[in-house]
Amino acid sequence: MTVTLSDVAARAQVSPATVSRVLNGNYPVAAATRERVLRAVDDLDYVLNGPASSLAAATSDLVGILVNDIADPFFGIMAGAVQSEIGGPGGRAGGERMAVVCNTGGSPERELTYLTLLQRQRAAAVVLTGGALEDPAHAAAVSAKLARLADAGTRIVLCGRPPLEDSDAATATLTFDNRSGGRRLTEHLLTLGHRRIGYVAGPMERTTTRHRLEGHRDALAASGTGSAGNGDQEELTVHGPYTRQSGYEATLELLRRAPDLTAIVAANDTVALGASAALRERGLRIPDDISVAGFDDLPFSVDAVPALTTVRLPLHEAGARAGRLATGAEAPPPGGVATIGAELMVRGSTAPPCR
Amino acid sequence: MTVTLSDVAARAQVSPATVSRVLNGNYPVAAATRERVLRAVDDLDYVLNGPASSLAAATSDLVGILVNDIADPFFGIMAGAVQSEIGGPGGRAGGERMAVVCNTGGSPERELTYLTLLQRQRAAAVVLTGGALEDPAHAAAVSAKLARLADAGTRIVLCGRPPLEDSDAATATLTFDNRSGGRRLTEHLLTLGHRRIGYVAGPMERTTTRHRLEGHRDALAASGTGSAGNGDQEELTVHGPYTRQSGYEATLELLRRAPDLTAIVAANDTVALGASAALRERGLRIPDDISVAGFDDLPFSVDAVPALTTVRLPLHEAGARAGRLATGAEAPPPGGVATIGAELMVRGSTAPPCR
DNA sequence: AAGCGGATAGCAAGCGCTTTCTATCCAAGA
DNA sequence: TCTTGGATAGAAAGCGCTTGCTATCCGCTT
Repeated sequence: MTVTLSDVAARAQVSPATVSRVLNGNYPVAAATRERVLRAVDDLDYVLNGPASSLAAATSDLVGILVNDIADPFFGIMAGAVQSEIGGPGGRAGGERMAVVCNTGGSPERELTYLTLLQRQRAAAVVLTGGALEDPAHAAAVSAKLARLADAGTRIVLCGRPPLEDSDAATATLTFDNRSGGRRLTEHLLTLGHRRIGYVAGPMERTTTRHRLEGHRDALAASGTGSAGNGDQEELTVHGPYTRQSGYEATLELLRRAPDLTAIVAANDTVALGASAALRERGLRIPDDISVAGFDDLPFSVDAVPALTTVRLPLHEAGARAGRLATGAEAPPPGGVATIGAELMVRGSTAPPCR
Repeated sequence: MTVTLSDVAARAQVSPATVSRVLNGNYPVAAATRERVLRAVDDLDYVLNGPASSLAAATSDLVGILVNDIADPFFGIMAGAVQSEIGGPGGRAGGERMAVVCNTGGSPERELTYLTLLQRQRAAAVVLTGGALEDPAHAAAVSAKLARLADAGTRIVLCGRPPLEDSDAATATLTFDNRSGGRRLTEHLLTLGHRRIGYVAGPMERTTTRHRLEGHRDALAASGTGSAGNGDQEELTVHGPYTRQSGYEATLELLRRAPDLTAIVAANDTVALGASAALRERGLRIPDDISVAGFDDLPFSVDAVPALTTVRLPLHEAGARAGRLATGAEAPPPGGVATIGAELMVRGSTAPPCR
């Protein structure tokens, strides 16, 4: 019922071995023979049995991409870029690799389960995107799992998260410079004259959250604003998930705590959108009454009104590079770690305070 | 070097068959034996060999999801919803299925290539999302491919595209009512008093594009606006890809052709954002000088300023249902086709014309 | 007491492909 | 003319798992 290699072989009057070699193309086969085989493949509408190949060859052409939330363009852009570079049908290489996008939803267990599933599939590579959870136990579990994957020949690439602690594994890491991005953003606000700045942070225990927040506080501290007569920094920080709603609610909370804020920095652009909505609803004009800034520079940020001041992360470039690293098309950076810069994008949502 | 089933069997002092049965859980195994086996699995850190299982069992637990652009939330939301329902680690079922998200980039060849790749992997199901290309040759090729997949036991689900012509295959289809959504949107504008309405359409030859445009023209025709003294409808329609930039450029073009437009309808929200940017740049206020409307109701639309009037498509619900259909968790709709309604969301970007 | 049948477990035959090792063939060198 | 070796093609041994069929063990029935 299903056509197999031997069927093709029979029709082309060659051995199965030859058909396999024609299909894999890494062994000399006479042109005439190849022709005959290809014609037979075509005639019979033959499709290779992937599992059988993978079993026999002990490798697969699946590349796993772990993301927190595929519906979030932050991850969608990276995932798309990875996929475009791994040599699948969409890629330049025109290979046959397929991307398996795994949605962890930010859950540590799912992250591990997916890693196991990918190990089970003998994935050719695994790309972990986005910030990592800072729980030591979980970090250790992930490291262990990755080490085992690497042992089995799976390439590991981290994209947008800090390098592994025990980076003994041959892991390539592309890390975003969230801290200096955060610092520069807040410096920009300080330069404009803001002194009372609210911060809507991401969820606790995420590296991304912490680094951005640290950058923010570094800037405040450096300017002497952090400590002196500025109330408690903790007081001006509210944590929540990376969602619009969180930005909305956190902003209302901040306004309650400190009605005299002249600026609000959000953990990312999505959160900033929610924050803006809340401010607008409160009758505050942006940036006249209060400035707002985001992070990531997602595509919609430039279309916000006023356009959102934010920190641009080259998500597409990073994803593409991660894809190349995953396939070995690009050599890993020296030391295994490359830091990807963040660029401040000053737009209409920030202006000098007027009070 | 790698642990196999027999290693586990040896350690648990049972036969490989028994280990397999414990792991697959569809055969009676005495509790004590099961215990012993599971302990051995744990001790040895055993991970099943996916390709080997798939080969022996002639099935896999991969579910393919074809999308035009994973970086676009329209597809991201659907893909995420599908994945959450197929019983992978993220799903309620907690099964072991994995989603393979395939980015076609809208290219017909890639669509076919991915379908072949999924066939090769013996995918358990394939979900095709978004509008289809209207090229008869390509449609036939896809149909043929799907028929072959279905033959091989792969479930086929179409989500957000019209049913197949020759729907002999056991294909479940969830189709969006783009036409009536488009009609209602334009009726809304007509009711407000608009008569000169520009339309920024999607790419030619896409079902989505055509249906939305037809809805628009139906509404115009029904009101008598389409023909009488309203210039050529063609004149007021510009096609382009579903991107912000396209919306921007098409809007400038429309303004050039007909400076007296009082409203612009965009093919989707992303395009509407670009259109708004162009209008704003031209010094036109929304909705005072000109109304703007989109389609899809993507998350950012409510945060546009003014909030975007649009047509809401229940992307998440549709994706979730598609996921359930893909796993057989839900029975296919009668006739194999279910139409999913579109809801008009009137917001701030549309108002009566003032000229 | 002999017979039966349900509940478990094992045997062994593949699943369809890759790949090592061998066998052939033929042109060119000695 | 005989040898030598590069270029191709084939034989066959798995890869690690699933599963139909068979074997065994017991507690009961008759």
